[in-house]
Amino acid sequence: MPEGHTIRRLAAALERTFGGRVVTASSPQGRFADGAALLDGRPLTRADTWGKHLFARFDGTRLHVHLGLYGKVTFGTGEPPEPRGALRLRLTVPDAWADLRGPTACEIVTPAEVTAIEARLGPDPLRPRTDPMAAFARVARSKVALGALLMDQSVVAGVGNVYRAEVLFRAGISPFRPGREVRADEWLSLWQDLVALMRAGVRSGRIVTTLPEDRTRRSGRPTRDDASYVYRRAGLPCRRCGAEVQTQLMVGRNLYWCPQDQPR
DNA sequence: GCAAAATGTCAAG
DNA sequence: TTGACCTTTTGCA
Repeated sequence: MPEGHTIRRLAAALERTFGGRVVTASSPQGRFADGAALLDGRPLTRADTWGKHLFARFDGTRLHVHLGLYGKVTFGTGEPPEPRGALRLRLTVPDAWADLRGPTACEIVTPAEVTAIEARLGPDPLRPRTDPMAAFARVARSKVALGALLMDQSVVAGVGNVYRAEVLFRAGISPFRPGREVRADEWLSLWQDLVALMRAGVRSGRIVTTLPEDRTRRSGRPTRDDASYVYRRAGLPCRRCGAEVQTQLMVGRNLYWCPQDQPR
């Protein structure tokens, strides 16, 4: 279950495992049989990401993958196991393999289609040389709530439900504040925090947004329960102030916030 | 054993 | 705004 950091990490793993190597591609499930046939026998040349989208190149052939809510890639070494269940795409080299299951998108695309997908995405905090103020231009003239804007991939690409809730908590900003009431300096520090959090997510492979002093266990690896301030903590006391963490649907997803630390 | 939820997006109305 | 889609995991009987 992926936000942008998962995709970035996936791209790195694909390059590490298959980069420059001729792969065997198959779709045991059958739903991507034609596409797999086009990839089969080509080397993976590079894997790029923008937000939650992955673009892998096999020579000139481009594969677009979006994991959606359930999609997952499993890597392994040695002989791949007998395919089980709905296996959309399997890539193998003599000593390694990767299995893709449950993606929203897994398709062969043209360069023009890649451009079209990227054109509707906002700046991605994980990409180098991004301009946060381009996103702020959208935010600053919108009356939509900041909690909704952060989930809009055409405003910021790669942020999902966890980072939305957590970055707003860390900034002490209410998710309900309209975009046009967000100051430029507030947006800039929110963006910088997103960059730091998401980079840490790429490194560790998980989303950890809490500072050690706000964890129950202050040293060592944070537990699953210690990893976030408000996400999925509805009804529990806020780690900072003890107020009850609130939840409600926003943009069709469960939003979490602290009414005390993030006043309206 | 089964329902519900899950880090997401799109199209229909 | 709602439902459909896709799969796995979790929590309850």
